[in-house]
Amino acid sequence: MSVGDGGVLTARQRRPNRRGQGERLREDLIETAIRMIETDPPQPLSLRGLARQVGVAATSVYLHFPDVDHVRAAVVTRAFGQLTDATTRAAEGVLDPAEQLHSRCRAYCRFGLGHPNLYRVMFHADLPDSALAGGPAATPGRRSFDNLVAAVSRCLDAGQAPPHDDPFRLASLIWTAEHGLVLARISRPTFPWAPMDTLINEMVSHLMAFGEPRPPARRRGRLAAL
Amino acid sequence: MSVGDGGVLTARQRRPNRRGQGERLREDLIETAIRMIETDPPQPLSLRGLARQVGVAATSVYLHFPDVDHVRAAVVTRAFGQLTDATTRAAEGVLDPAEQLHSRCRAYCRFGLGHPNLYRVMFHADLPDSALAGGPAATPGRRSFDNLVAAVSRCLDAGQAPPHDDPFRLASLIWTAEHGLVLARISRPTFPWAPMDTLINEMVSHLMAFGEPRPPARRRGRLAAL
DNA sequence: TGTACATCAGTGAACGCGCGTTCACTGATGTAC
DNA sequence: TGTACATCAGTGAACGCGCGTTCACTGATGTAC
Repeated sequence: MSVGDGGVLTARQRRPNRRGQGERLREDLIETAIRMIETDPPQPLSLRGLARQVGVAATSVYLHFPDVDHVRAAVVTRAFGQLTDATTRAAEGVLDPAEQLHSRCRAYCRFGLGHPNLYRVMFHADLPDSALAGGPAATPGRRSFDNLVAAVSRCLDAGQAPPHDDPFRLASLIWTAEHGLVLARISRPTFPWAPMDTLINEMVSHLMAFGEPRPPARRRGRLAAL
Repeated sequence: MSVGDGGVLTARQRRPNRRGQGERLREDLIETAIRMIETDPPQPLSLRGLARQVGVAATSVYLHFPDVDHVRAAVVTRAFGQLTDATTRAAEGVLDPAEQLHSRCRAYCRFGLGHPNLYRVMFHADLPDSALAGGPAATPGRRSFDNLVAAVSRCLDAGQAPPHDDPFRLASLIWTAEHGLVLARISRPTFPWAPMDTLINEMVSHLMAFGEPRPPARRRGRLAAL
């Protein structure tokens, strides 16, 4: 690997970025912070520890972040971007709305279980308001949730589930349930869990009431196949 | 209040316990630790901070705990005791199994939301194995969960819900769902949540499939009342 | 074509703080003789 | 009834550590003249 062309260097071999490339350090800091959080056991993510890991003086962090909390916020923002990408990819090409919803939820849980420490930080961190992009309603993860609401609505619109008076509330239920599935599994790894996909499928079908007779009464009184 | 008879003293006015009453400090430490965790914003629960709050030298903590993690473990054990008590009380005197299950779940969530920081510690803390009472299967909160399994089974046995191939798995689903409801509400307080009881009721009824026709076919094809 | 200067990307020493942990110590209170 | 002693319940000073933050500094690189 050549040196000085922006190639990845391991910590301590680092040299200053080229003029105009100062933002690369910002990237390095965020990426390294994520890696440190993912580490097991998780390191507490201190400013000094982060700088050390990146191979840079502690003070250099201040060139890009006013605060270690702002690093954390950048990490969380990026992590939610990745989560949204993962669920979106899982939905791509799945035409059946119910199947798509299942696929989305499985991807969500897979992401959480695949990045357990990161997932915890995403929801645990008390982030400074100033550090979060968007207005007051734009809490991190809101975009991901909006996608879920849309997926739920498509199921309802397609008549695959009985009508519901509030798709937003229904989506909240599904989200909190998958959230709980992920977090419980993370914090109780020795519990005799049923396979994740079994739980997700059962949870989603029951909350959506897939397979329940639909009041429009075209075909009532039968346990649907699905 | 008289002094020297074991009455509660505020920090810094503390004086040594009577001979034979050394265990009282242990109690004080646990209770104070819980109070400190409940504080908003939560204090990180350091050994020195705890000792300061109790009004005792830092070294005195070592008289009862080998480690600050063992204090945390004692806190978690106690907290799960309180949670179990709360759900048990909620179930007392409620004869209808379905209603009792709802009542239990509401109490569970009320406890979580009422002690948000403590609830997080109960499930977040990476506790030293040595600090936890009971065998390997006796993770904290297991008793509480066993009660839930029993409550679910009673509903099934009473025929209030369609038969299920694995009540344990069904209880896992309900537990993780209520767990998620609590944690999501704690970490996203500005989200436009529906009322807690609405969500719990909907979640429990759907997961249990209360109101779905029961295969035993005594009365099928009707949307039950409930 | 040379050179002075501004800018960029980062450094390094120093500070005060709270932390966990160690060690030897203290002062009150029971109890054996 | 007195007294020496053991025990109990805790203390206080000291240590080294990693932390966040400050401050003045550096060395390479582009650019205006």
